[in-house]
Amino acid sequence: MSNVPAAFATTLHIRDNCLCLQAQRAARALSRRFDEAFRPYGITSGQFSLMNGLNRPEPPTIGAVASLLAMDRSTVTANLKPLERAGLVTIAVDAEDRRGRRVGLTVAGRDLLARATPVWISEHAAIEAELPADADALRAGLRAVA
Amino acid sequence: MSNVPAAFATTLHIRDNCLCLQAQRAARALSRRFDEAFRPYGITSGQFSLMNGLNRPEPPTIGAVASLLAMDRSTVTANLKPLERAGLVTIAVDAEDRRGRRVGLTVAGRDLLARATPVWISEHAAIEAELPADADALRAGLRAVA
DNA sequence: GACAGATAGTTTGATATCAACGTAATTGAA
DNA sequence: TTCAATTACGTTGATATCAAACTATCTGTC
Repeated sequence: MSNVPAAFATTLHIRDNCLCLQAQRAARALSRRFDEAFRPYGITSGQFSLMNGLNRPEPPTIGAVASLLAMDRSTVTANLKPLERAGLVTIAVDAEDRRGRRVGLTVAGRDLLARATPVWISEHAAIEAELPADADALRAGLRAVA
Repeated sequence: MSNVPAAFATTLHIRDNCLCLQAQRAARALSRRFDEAFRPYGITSGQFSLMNGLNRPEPPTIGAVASLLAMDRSTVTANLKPLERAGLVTIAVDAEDRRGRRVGLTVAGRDLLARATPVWISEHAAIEAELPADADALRAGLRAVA
């Protein structure tokens, strides 16, 4: 007789198979790693991804950025605040549709992104090199669930 | 002539290939989905994972939980607060080592976990069914990066 | 037994995340 | 042209996340 509840096998199954948990774990571990790599530049991995998403010919709207990052629009709004305060991004009302906002990088933002990009390249190459399996397959799987 | 910066190709490459970004996207999408499924039970996907991790014969320490979830110890401390306030978990000084804390489920916590588990089973089955590729391969990749 | 170093958690401060609600602007139909 | 429905964002409140600094406890060495 054991004092383990009847559903303990289920608990172990969830612990080992839950894609949500595994994705959270992977996301946290990768974030910490890139956060550390970007620390000398004063940005986090999320801020790098956000700024990279803004680096395009036409400044995107908040909604477009939210879609790109698969996050809530209100989260994008919140995440832009420290970047705007730091003078890295600009937010302007869209002249075509005054409900919308166009978000772009400032010169300082573009410069910081350019300086941080080599860090991403080397760190990401290191991670891919450590992967036992094919990184493309992992990417495809992640894209499928997102 | 275009006004696109020289590194624009790199920007697109990062956008499409960054495992950190892809993992964040997947984690956010999966979280939202399970958050929605668990909403009738008053818990989030993260709280479900945490409580599931506590459902074992010997109540684990904070550090063990942090390791299981691949999160910082201080995050575990923070995440336990709303659960403790809701009467779902208990935190007690470890008699063997008074630096440590043993975290366990209350009767109410165990009951809620039992009621929410069928939701996880059906929701997770639905997600796996939607996956074009092998879920085991995705799990293996996620485990490798975490 | 005393004490330096290591270990386990907590607290603090900043950012991240979402849902729900509210506001402003656009669109489409009558 | 009106005006109801839709769309785009912002705000609020709660939780999540981490690093850094702190406290308490334990361990090994002398």
